[in-house]
Amino acid sequence: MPQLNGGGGDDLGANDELISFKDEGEQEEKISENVSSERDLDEVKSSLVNESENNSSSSDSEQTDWRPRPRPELESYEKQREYFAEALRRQQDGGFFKGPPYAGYPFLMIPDITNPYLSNGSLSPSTRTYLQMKWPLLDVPGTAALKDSRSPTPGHLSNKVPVVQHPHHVHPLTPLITYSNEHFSPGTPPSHLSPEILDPKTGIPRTPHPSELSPYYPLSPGAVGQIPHPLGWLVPQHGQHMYSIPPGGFRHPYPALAMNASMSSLVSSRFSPHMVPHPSHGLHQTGIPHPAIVSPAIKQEPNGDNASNSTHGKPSVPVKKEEERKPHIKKPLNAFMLYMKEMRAKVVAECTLKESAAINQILGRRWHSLSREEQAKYYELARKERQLHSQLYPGWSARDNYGKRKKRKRDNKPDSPQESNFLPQPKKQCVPYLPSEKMCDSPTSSHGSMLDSPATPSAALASPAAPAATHSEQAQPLSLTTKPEGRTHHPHFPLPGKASGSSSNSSSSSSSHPSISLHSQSAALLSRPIPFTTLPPSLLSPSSPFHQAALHSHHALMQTQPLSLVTKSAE
DNA sequence: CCACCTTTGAAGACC
DNA sequence: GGTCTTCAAAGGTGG
Repeated sequence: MPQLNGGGGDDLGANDELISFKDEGEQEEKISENVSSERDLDEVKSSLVNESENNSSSSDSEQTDWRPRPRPELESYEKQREYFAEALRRQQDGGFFKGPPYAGYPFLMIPDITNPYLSNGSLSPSTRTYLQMKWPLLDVPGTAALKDSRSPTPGHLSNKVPVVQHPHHVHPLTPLITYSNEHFSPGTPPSHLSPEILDPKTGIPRTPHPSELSPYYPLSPGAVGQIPHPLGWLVPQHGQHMYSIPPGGFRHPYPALAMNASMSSLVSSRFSPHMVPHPSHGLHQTGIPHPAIVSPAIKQEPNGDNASNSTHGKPSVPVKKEEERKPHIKKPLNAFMLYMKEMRAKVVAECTLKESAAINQILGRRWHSLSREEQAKYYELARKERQLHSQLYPGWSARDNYGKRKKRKRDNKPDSPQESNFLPQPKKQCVPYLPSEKMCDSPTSSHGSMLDSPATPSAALASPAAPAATHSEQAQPLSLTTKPEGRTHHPHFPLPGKASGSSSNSSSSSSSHPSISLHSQSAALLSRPIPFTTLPPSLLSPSSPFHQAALHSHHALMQTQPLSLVTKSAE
């Protein structure tokens, strides 16, 4: 828990997270190149895709928030967003950001009421809402960003002022918000969050507990008594459904939680609209928007066994008891999962693909196409998430969830190994969608790579940080189509939280398995970062995501040759 | 109705 | 210590 304590905010405000913001030039560069590259893609796209709404966005994927539009509910959401923006604006004017210790930190995370770890059928995907206070100098066209946020900030951060940002300027990376640990740093609860510690009902200020590092996860029943939740008032009462909606509708009881434009857009981009605390749902009885407030016991696992227990006349008491005793605490999301969660909506919106499997393939490719900074952010985010999780559920182990899912597909290996050599035979043809655009490089089609170049070559060249995504991406398709030996676990990125050095140059040796050596290694070269240890020390902070980013970069360098060998599925 | 698919990463289990 | 297995999200699909 290094960063959890560590002054809380310190850690979060640490270099790693700021790096992506420090380099304005790079940002702009990226943006511009993205725009240009995407224009080209748009042309292709527009000619191939009928989904006009996609290209209409001019695919400034880097800047526009690409929330799915056609959805009616967004209308109200947009309104809400504006409301949030306005609210925040007021607060900012009112010293909302008055000298928070971490004022320099660009991100704010809204402790979004929900607990992602307590499995709940009704739990919306976005159990957490991260707020990012975008700095004007980043990707915001300046003026607009600066207009009404002149909140006092440390001198060194004078130009980095949280601003009410127009949704359209939200960077896709906005979801890479950090945890707001620092926001609840012991002793000095940020003024802007102070309202959060007020009892919504009584208005009585609550004293944040020092350990309130994880305001985002309602504690399990057992843990509730152990660790005062910063949003304890949000913690579900037993049997209380999280989605109970007060007649009054959304009242936005937490001014402090008001989202500014970027926040809300972040939410929208990171999560599908329905995930956003919607005025019409996700409200606690107190009027608190809390989509995730749910008794952990309500649903402890996806399995249907208990699905009927509470609903049916069946004596749910004993079962319930059991559930309460052992709520299903989900695993913390890893970096990729976080990324997926965020990007899925976008991909879905831009593609006509709907199957998650296909989407995930695309996401997987895009994941590799991310710049190291971008990935690093997710790694960092995931790392913090794990830490939070561990703090919330000290006794929890991943093993606890073993057996929760009846998955046993591992045994599918024995079947028809020979045909897999050529075509994995995607169950579903995504062909029609394929040409739609880069993002929709149909995972099932090998030629999807043509269009798949999120990051233009120039990007890779221009920015050292850009991991030749293009190359890797284009090399990917085959690996996607092939269904390699079940799982090729390439030790690639050192775990952010772990000793990064452990895996350095172990990647090649790791995949020593003869049967998978070709595929694994080539695939690793293609899609996985290669440990890179010859970077400037500044970038090689063991725990720093940039260390991995560096690896990734190196990996990019390694991908200079088109590797078609990936096609071979080791079997 | 529910497992499967598909992705990467993390962690536990196993050897 | 290395490898393997399971689970995390998600939503269409097929049995």
